[in-house]
Amino acid sequence: MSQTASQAGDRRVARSRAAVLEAGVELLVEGGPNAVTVEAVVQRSGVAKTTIYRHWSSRDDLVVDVIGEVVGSAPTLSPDMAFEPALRMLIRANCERARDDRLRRAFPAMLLAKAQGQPELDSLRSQTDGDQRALLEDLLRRGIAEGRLNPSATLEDALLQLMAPLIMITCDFHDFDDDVADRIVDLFLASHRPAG
Amino acid sequence: MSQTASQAGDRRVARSRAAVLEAGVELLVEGGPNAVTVEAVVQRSGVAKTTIYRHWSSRDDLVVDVIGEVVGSAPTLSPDMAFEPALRMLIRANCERARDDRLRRAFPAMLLAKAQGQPELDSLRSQTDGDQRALLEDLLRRGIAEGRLNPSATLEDALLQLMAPLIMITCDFHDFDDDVADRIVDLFLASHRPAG
DNA sequence: GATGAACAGTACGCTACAGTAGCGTACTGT
DNA sequence: ACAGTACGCTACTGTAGCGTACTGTTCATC
Repeated sequence: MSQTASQAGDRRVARSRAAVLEAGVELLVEGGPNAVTVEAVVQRSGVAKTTIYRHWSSRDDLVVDVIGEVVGSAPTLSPDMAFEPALRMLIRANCERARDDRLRRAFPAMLLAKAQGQPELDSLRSQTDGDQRALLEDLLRRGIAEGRLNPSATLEDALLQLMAPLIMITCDFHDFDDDVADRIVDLFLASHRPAG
Repeated sequence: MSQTASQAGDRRVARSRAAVLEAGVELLVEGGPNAVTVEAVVQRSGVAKTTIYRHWSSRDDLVVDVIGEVVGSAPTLSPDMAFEPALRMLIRANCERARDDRLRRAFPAMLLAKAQGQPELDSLRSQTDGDQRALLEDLLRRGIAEGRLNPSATLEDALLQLMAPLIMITCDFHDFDDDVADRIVDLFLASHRPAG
């Protein structure tokens, strides 16, 4: 959300931005969104306050970018794989991601932002969310086409059985085994085994 | 967390506590945990600040009680019911609870508290969490004994397939149908249908 | 080498909020 | 009726944090 960019490639700009975001992420992970104060970022990053306000219009603006830095982009999958390996790979990747401490710390902040209707963060969330949903829909079709899934399987089922466990893992309510990803897929497949 | 209670039942005490907690819950729901400031509670409840500090030792102490007020107690089930109706009733009750806006708003606050290691709130959460887990274990045993569940079904499976969807609903990521509770149970039963 | 942008550092004003002290009033249980 | 205490009110201190102004320095580019 840089506001002025007259000189396209000034290495100092990139360096300042990176230092600020890195410090912001550290503070977010250590102490939650409230810990990401401008002055704490100043101290940790060594970047001056005035410089921060040259790149971000307000603290909220900065926090949005910090969380965006953590959330990053969700896993994708290559379109030429068969249904089951693709599904396993997707859930495994998402599981690994859900175990990342940085994401775990940022998650409540995102929920809060959503609940309080902060549009920037919510759009970020809903975008990656929509991406994952599209992936699942595609996978469902392929699974049904390959005869590995009962045609009655719906997107809602996939959300309940595949995405919900990932959210639970992100929330860190329980120490699941390392092979939980495969277990999630096994249970999903068992629910939707084709008749006959 | 009242500190003095020489006179067991003074109506004034109960009234003040109730007014403060009610205002606190409203503020929590409207604006998240940060909105629960002592002065906002003073304005909304009409209770004087000094009175609040007579009952709670600090703002954090108050916020813990406010969240506890929202979280309340989780659903239980009568021990004389058969497996499947009991399971359906439990999940239905938890679904209804997960749709409550008050809980939805308090949920990120609880996650935050857990992530930042606030012991009071986390113990509150882990207690209700443990209760639910014990219920599930009991239900699993009954389901297996009644021949409705494959004996290979584990508590982890139940957490992944029954609790995770409830958490997802609480997080409000998707508008599920009203009959989602039964769908959750159906999918779980389909996964663990006994062989033969 | 000169110009302008990005930068560090400091100081400052402002607001919101936590928490305390003292005093007088109104209520409660006995 | 009366002692005890819960309460409301006002005023106050102290602090954390946001955002800005100002000064001087370093860097990139022409």
